[in-house]
Amino acid sequence: MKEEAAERKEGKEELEINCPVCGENSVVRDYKRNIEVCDVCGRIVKEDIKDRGPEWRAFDQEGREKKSRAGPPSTETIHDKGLSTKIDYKDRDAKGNQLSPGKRQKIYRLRKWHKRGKVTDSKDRNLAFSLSELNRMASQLGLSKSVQEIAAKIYRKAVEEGLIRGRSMEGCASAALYAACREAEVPRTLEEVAESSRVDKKEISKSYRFIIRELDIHLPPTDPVRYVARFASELEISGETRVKAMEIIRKAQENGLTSGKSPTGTAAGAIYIATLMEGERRTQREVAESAGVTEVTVRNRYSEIVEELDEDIEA
DNA sequence: CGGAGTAAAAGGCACTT
DNA sequence: AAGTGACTTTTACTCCG
Repeated sequence: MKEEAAERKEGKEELEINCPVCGENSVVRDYKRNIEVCDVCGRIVKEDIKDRGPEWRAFDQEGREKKSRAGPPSTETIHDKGLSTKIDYKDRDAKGNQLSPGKRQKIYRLRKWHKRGKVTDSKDRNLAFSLSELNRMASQLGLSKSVQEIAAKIYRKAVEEGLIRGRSMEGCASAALYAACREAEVPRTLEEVAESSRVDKKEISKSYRFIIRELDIHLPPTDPVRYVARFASELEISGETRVKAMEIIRKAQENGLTSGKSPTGTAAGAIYIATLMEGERRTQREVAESAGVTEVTVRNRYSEIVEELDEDIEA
């Protein structure tokens, strides 16, 4: 337990406020190889690669099973926060010695009932279900544990405040995850979240709005720069071009071209321009598709930016 | 085909009753 | 909770090289 917490803490380095492109504040946010984002004025803001765990993939579908097997895969996002006493699986005593077979039997029984005792009331069951759902979605979206943690925290809070009454648990779980992505600046669009959820977009956004309002969570609009890495990698675009795209976005922001516009659209437009400038051309169609917007939107952002900044962005 | 552009429909958001 | 209005994005289509 204790080691876990310490480990997590150390894997998570410094998440001071953003430095779009080699801005100022070092934003080294590196969770144990899993997700690496923007370093000390250095290079690209790179995003997570899929969670490499065959563990949870294995038990996707069975929605109710997992209550009875609360052990291995999730470290901390467990309904009781993993804070309740837990009898671990190592079959060792406090000094780390192997237990005798007889003792093991005993411990086994203890574990069994211990677990059973934990998930009794409905609140906990609610949490257990939702958190495993959260887990499922998060890994499907290639999100790091830490995002999942945040999502779990939000969800838990929502439960405490009784905000999910009369609302679908899955919708709220999805909403919490979406919020967590934004909080962690590892954005996923509502569509993307919706795809991994069993609930539709509308439901999620309703729950989302409700939850953030009630919990008084204030999330600034997503920074388009945060999308660059992901979209660009889908388009197989070089690092230089990515950096270029981020610069363009920053300039566009300085000139007030981005407020009120969808961040994905802005990112798409900037990426398109960057590919032209760096001779790595992609069609509007391709860019639009990777960003999940239409070509028209790409064009609009593109022409807006070019018009306003054209000679400003050479070199 | 890729790009530029446009009008009209649709969607999302902030405010209002 | 539905209505309104300003605004962005999408849909669907045309025209150009």
